[in-house]
Amino acid sequence: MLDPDRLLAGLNEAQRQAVTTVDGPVLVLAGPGSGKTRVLTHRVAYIVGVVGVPAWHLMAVTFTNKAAKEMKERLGQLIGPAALDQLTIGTFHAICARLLRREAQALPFDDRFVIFDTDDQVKAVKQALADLNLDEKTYRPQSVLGAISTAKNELIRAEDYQAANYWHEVAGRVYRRYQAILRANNALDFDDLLLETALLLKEDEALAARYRARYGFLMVDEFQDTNTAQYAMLRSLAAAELADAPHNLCAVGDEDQSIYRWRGADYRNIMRLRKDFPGIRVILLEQNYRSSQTILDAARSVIDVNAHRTKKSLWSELGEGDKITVFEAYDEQEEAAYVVREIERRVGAGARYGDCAVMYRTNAQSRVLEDAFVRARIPYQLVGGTRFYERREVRDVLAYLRFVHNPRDEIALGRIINVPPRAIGPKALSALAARAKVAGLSAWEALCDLAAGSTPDALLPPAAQLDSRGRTALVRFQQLMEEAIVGRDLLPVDQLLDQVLDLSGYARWLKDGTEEGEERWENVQELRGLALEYHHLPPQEGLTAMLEGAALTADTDTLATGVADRVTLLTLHAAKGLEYPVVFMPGLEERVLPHSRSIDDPEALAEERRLFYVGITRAMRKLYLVHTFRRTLYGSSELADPSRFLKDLPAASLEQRSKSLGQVAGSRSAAGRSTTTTWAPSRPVSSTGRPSTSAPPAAGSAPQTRHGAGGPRPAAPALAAQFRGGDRVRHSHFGAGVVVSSLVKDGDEEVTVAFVGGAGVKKLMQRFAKLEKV
DNA sequence: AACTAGCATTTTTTT
DNA sequence: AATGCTAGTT
Repeated sequence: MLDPDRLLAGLNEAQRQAVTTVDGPVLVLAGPGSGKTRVLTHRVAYIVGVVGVPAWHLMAVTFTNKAAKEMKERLGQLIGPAALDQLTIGTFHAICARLLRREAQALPFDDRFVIFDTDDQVKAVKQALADLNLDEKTYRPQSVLGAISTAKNELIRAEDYQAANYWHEVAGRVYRRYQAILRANNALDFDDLLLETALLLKEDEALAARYRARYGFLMVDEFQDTNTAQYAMLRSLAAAELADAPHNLCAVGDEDQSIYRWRGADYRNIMRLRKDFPGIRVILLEQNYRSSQTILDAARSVIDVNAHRTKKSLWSELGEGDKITVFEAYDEQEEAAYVVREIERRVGAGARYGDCAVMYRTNAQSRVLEDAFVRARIPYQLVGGTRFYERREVRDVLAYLRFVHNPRDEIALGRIINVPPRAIGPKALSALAARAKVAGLSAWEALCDLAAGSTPDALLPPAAQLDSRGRTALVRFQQLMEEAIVGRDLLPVDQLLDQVLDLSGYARWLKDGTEEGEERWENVQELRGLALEYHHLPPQEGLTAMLEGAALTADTDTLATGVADRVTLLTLHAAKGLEYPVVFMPGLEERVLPHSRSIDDPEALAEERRLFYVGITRAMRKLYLVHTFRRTLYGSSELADPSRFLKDLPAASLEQRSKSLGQVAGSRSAAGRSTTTTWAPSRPVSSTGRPSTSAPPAAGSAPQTRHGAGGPRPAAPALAAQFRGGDRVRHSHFGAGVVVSSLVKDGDEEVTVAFVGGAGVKKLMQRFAKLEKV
């Protein structure tokens, strides 16, 4: 038993309410940094340790493995390892997978089902399209998959799929075919895990009653990220329909941090919850324990633009704090250099690398940053990026294991049958497929049949006949896999992996002596290291557990916090739930944040804003918002507009760190790159449109001009007239009297201009000409 | 069957 | 920019 006073000590009133209100449903609206995880863990501890409910009655659901892990760690300290072991804590997907395996006898797949990831899904859709003779250009696998996923998230089965138009009518056909392929492969995709669980609980009342009896207390983290399927599942478990049920559901969430709309999340589930559980207690957590008031003010004025939300007023006792720095760099290289410079400066002043994080919209942005960190020898850790489990060699090896585990997995088979090259080409494969079809066998069964030689070729249609070379190659493959499958029931996973690598020749093939081969082999070794963790389990179980872990684990989960003193580089999505004293957000430009794909959809745009909000609220003490003048996107470099979100920041919270025009910027390279500036609209502008004398392209100078694209040289007065208040001008100083500037007009053209004055004009112009060639 | 070059396409976020 | 895909070559 826990001492309630000690448990509740240090919690504020609202938190205390959230922890101790254990009879009936509770909705906790928790602003960023308001101690949400603390509330969740203490609530569990309270229910178990103070109320005295057996731990196995509790289920705590999270979205990420990371969150689940963190909760476990914190709970271990509160309630001890014994009680912790009895709790059900995990991600939606993991909990569903476990439930479905247990209840598989009631379902159209068996408990050895595999989980198809995105790549497998694409392959299955392509297969479905091929089966239906559909063109991949008109019905792009990604799009069709998107439609299928949306349907599944809305709990719509293939047979219930309603088509709104012809394209969707076809998509529906693909959906049905795709589902048939999954069934044949004994596979479920991510969405199936949720859909099957939700529908099972909805349709099998006896089963649902069983689970309700088992899990009397439900806790859900990040509730705003639930989709329809997840919501339905929770609704069944919490017995929304049964008036006399205890409804001990505790949902914790924040609609302002809903950033997974694209995968079906619907923050309106918060409203739904209030409707479905009329007596629900709503508790607001508004005190922030993380950030300075300046940061909170900025966050608030950004998020208040979004409509349809419960406005929260975040406040903090941590004081005003530093201003937010907004900086405009020339391009992404300079942006990265700036981040590096500031980090070095802060570290020089006593900060730790580990205090700093760089948060960006897309993983693609990490490269330039990484380069800069490497060059500056700043230790960093990258979260996400090319995910470990997505590397080709890792997927190949996993495919071998998957196939050994479940020979019906034809996606895995397709992946490995000719890797390493075994002279099994398209011809042999189509013949094999034909043989399977004729005999009504799976591909693997057809292979076995072929190896046994029980069906004479003469009896088969021509498409299914094999020449001796193809036959030999296929039979050889069948034999080696047969041998590997024998090992499945005898060897622990790590040894099974060794055996498969050896038998298949994959290890030998991969180690081809090149540097790349070496790197890939290292990844395989890392996978082997993971397999070792399942060594203690009985062979079958170990293999299942390992494959499930591989399917349901993202690299974000491997984020080592506080392990080493390193700067963390991560996407805004990955940053949710984290906090750092110093946060940099680069790429605050239109088409990056908000992302180009969200710009013309108001709902998507609102989500981009929430993403920005999430980024801001990660910062404890210092926030840097960085944008560039020019950015390379999708391979082409274009002028960038500052993100519209920057306009919503309160001026009083900001500190502009771009040099004003006329100041000499430290040019650090031959290219003369330095800072950019914004002409304040308030700057006096003469009636001709020319800036007044205080403005630089100025006084007594004889402007020499040059258009970026080699266009005509406007005459000096004409050019000067092009400068207007509000124009963004970037400039560098190369020496006495010469200012090289870049000027944007109408946001679509960068004009490079040289203003020359004073002595040594000729010499300087030569130098300028040379620079222009670079 | 395996390899190559040239082509096109495509780029968000994650379980 | 980087990747995947197709078609053509060895």
